[in-house]
Amino acid sequence: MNIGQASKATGVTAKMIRYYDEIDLVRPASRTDSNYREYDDRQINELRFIKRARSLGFSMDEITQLLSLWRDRGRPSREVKAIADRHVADLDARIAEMQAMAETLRHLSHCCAGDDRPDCPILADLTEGKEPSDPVRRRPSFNR
Amino acid sequence: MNIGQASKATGVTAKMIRYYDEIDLVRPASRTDSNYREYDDRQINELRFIKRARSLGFSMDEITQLLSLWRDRGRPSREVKAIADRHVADLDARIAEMQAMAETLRHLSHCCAGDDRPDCPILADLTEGKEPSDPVRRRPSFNR
DNA sequence: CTTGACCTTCCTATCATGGGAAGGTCCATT
DNA sequence: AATGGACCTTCCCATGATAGGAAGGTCAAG
Repeated sequence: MNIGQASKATGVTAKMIRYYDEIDLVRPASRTDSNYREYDDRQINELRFIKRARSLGFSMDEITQLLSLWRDRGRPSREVKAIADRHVADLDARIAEMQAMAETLRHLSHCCAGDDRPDCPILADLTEGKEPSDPVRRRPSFNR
Repeated sequence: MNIGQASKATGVTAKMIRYYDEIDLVRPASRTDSNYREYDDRQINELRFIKRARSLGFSMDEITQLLSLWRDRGRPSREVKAIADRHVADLDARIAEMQAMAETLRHLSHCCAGDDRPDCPILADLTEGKEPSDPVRRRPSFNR
């Protein structure tokens, strides 16, 4: 299986498959004489694994750990669970943060006439340099 | 007021103040003879405005729009409200996405013994290349 | 006049992702 | 066998908001 077929089989773009190779996350099973990457079932499954993990919001770093546990037949499920639980806590924290933002804005928007006049509680709020509860902080690997 | 004082007054790092200058978001009121940036109350308020807007999760793009409305005394509050409402919808969508991830993981984790044995429903789920409901997609400007 | 704290510009990196160029390879159809 | 198109390779560049650091100029207090 070359990279195009692997891409079709997993839904991971060829670009990303090359990237995973580059960062040593998933290396091709071999190279053909003409230097084409060759993937077999093992790698295909790993790519699917990554795709699914990514869709659950795991960071690349967490995925690296998960993948190494997945490869280790003797892993203790405790370790996997720990990663997942940490990730859930992380998600929950970010959800709460965004909910707070949304609530604040809903309130401000509710108080805004939304007509032709310039008076606007939303701008008023932004203008009073109130300190936000916390500086906004988001995880490195959860971008884009 | 030079950049260091502006930074102290607003909580925005000098680095970022220079960046906002560079991208024409907030330019210094003037430059001293020795080329130091000088800020006055106007810019200080704008920097506070940006900080607060950022803490509410607005993208730089939205902030650009909000700032231009804020500068426009005759703006219709309708436009401000529209931006805020769009942003709230956006937040809600991302919240829902993350909640779905968290729910899925909570379920899987709940089913995982978390002991010394290797069997793990979390890894099992990642292994079955189930397609995720939607490819994960996040907004450009909401990074880090 | 020196020292240290500040300012300036310029360059580098992040991280996952994609776009594109230049050039090699494979296969099916003339 | 030659051609053409679809594929592969590597390499470079960009993103967005943010930070780190180097090299050099400026200011104010001692």
